[in-house]
Amino acid sequence: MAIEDRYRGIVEAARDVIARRGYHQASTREIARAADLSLAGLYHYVGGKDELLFLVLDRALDTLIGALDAAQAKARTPETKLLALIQTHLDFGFRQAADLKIINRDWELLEEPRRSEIAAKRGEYLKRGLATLGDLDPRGRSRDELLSATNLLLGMLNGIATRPFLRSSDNARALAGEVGALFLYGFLEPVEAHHDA
Amino acid sequence: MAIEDRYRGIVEAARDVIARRGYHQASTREIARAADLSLAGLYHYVGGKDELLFLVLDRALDTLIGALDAAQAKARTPETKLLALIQTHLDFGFRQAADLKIINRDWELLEEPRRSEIAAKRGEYLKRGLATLGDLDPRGRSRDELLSATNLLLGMLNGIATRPFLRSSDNARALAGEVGALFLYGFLEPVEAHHDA
DNA sequence: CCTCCTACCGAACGTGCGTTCTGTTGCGCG
DNA sequence: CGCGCAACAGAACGCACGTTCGGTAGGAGG
Repeated sequence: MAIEDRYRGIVEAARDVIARRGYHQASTREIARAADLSLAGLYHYVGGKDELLFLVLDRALDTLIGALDAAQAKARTPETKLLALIQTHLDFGFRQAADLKIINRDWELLEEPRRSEIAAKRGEYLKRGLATLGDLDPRGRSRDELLSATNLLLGMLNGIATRPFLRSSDNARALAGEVGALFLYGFLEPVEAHHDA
Repeated sequence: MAIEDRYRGIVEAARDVIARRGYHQASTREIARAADLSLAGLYHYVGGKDELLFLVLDRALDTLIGALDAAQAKARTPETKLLALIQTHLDFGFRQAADLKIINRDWELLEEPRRSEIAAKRGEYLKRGLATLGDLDPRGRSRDELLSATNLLLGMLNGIATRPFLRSSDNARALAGEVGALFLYGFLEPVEAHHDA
């Protein structure tokens, strides 16, 4: 059990340093220091810097996808499934800001073949968004249209999740309602008299 | 005149290399090579790497803001002003993909005081978006609400402009219409029977 | 013709990086 | 007790980077 704690500490140290400095500015020396290890000690546990980035991304995406599945499992209607996605994403952006930053900014810096593995996991998340919007679609949008709509939605979410807009978990929840309304009904919708539970 | 061409070539070389590799991976040696200069020759024109990034960002933001102003000058209604913004942004994302990538990804890596100067120019662009949405707002949204809506919109735009969604300038124009409709009327709007000129 | 000055270039300097080599300690197990 | 292996650490290696230094060619001005 202690050894898994060691690994967890290392991954968390890597996450913090990489999020703060960016992958290429984050030195293995600083990560080792943050993990309370010597540089050589760090290399006892991981094979190199690239693997550190991979471990961070892998863990973060698992957490994000797991949270999304858990939140959507309770939802009954397509609307609440969308709201669950938005809420989960924004909440993740608030609580795991470092992870989200790395997911959006640094994942392309991975070397193959780890990059493909992470790309697949990112695709999993995108697929969930696509399915959620597909269930919601009133007219028969093509797969390409749904895909750009999904990217639009995720772009919106990352746009506010990355910047310092989220100030608390409650704030994130409230914002999720606004974002959902805007996405579903548009900016011009005059009042917020929607039909919801 | 030849010397301005030299500078332009240097800035364009820096833009291409930085966009492709990312700022910290882009070496001054590679930029010099792309600009047909020796490393020391490059340093004859610019003071350092940070200044190269600044020159790229400064030029790119001037171009973007100039294009936005030109496009919005012809617009008469708030709706067409918004459409002009969306179209300009997506077109910029297609035609100056390298510039947009650097604007969104690398600007924070600038050192002070150049960082503040670029931040101000970015603020100028955001301000235009804020004003455009303010003119359009049907209910009385607060400045904070308008600001998050602006960030939502720009996040959407960057979400598709950064990824390889734009395949041609015409494609960008068509996509702009879809994005505008989605932002104004929402994802649930059943048909695209909008009232427009 | 000599003198500047601009526009460069080759080579080097110092630094920080990722990684590796060579241990050393201490604990479980026979 | 002693053997071996896991868990580290100190120091170094080699490389790539940003930057600088010392120089040179060539054209303009007197």
